[in-house]
Amino acid sequence: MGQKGLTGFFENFLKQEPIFTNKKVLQSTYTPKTILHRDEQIDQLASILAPILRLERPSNVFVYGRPGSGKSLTIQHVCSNILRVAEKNKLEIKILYLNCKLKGVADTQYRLIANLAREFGIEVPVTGLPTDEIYKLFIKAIEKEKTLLIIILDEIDQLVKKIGDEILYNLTRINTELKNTEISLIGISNDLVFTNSIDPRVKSSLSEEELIFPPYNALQLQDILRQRAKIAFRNETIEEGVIEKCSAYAAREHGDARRALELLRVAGEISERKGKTNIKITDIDEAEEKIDKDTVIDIINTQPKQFKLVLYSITKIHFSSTNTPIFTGEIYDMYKEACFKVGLRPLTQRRVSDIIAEMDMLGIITTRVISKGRYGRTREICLAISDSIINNVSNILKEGLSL
DNA sequence: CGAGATTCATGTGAAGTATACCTTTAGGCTTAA
DNA sequence: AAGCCTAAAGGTATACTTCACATGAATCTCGTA
Repeated sequence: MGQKGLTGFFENFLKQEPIFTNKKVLQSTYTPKTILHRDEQIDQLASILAPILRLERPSNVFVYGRPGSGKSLTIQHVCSNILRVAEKNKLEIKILYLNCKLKGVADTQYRLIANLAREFGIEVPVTGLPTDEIYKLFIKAIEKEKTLLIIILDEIDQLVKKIGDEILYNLTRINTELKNTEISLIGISNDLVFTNSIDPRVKSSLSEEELIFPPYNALQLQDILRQRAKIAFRNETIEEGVIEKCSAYAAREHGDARRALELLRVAGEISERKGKTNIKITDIDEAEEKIDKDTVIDIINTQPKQFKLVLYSITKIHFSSTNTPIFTGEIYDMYKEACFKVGLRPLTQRRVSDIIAEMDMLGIITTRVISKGRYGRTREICLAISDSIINNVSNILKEGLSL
């Protein structure tokens, strides 16, 4: 569109019937008034946490469920209700939420505690203090306020996989050092067999209560989508079958409601951008690709240069020899070459091996350690994203690294 | 022909190193009495 | 002399390196049928 057309474009945009009436409803931060198909879990969680209103420490809870099965939503729902009642009755109750997956935020013991302390308004240095000093600061902070405290640790499986279960031990033990305040922990895990890998002592004290969130099935997903679509979109915007398709796609991915909603939202955005007034089934495919691309790009943008170089090397190898599995050695050679081009000192193979493992954790690639017998042992690596996205990503990386 | 032994390429754990940052402390400088 | 600032000392977390050992099936070796 030329410069002249710009005003016209905006005019048109304004005239055009908007597809969304309330887009927020489809965003993951939105909490609906009623949560569908989670009554059982809500009741359970509520009765576990209810004692806090009598100023008794509730049991620690461990929550399992695949991503997008409504864990965070349910917990938030219950907690905000508790807080509302607490406020009305002037009860000193605090609830902290922390997502452990965020790199550089809460991915080590130090950083996690530092973050909790920050919630209490203490300035904590990024590094430099001994970890137990941080603990002391944190304990002092919560003791000062004399409250009941619930700490919600989202995705702790990721954290424990990375740095071990010592932190959980410390947290469960922290109550013994407190006089005024009492702490309850709610651990959220995507990994169903996660507790197998932690110290049994920690396990028993952390999972005094357990809550399991089964994945939504396609029908339940449809209900959820309809509920929200009703608010989010103008009437008659959605073509027949769109909701069904969204939920089918998401059901395929272990009933991930978050994904279903995102699909719907992005599909809406896409058709809005195209200047259409309704959402077609074909928009969903486009939306799926866009979401995949965006998540990968998001991940990439938050990672350091070396990480990007490694990923770039993988994509390059992927295109030079399509559909054959990739091995660590190849990647490292390509990576070294890339480093040379950029003028960066290459990391050791040891470290690159760890970076590749991180990528696996992030879901960009899938790896499998295999033995090729006489020809050694290595990781077999496949990119977990579609070719067109890889191509796109590869170009972005290329540009970002000025290769 | 089959049971071990060997081999390769790299996984993986532990310990060491470099860097960035923190607090404490001691010394030097300034300032005000 | 008291107060303030600065730089050095001593300490820590984190990202990375170095070292050393572990892995596990294809291949080799060699004794036996």
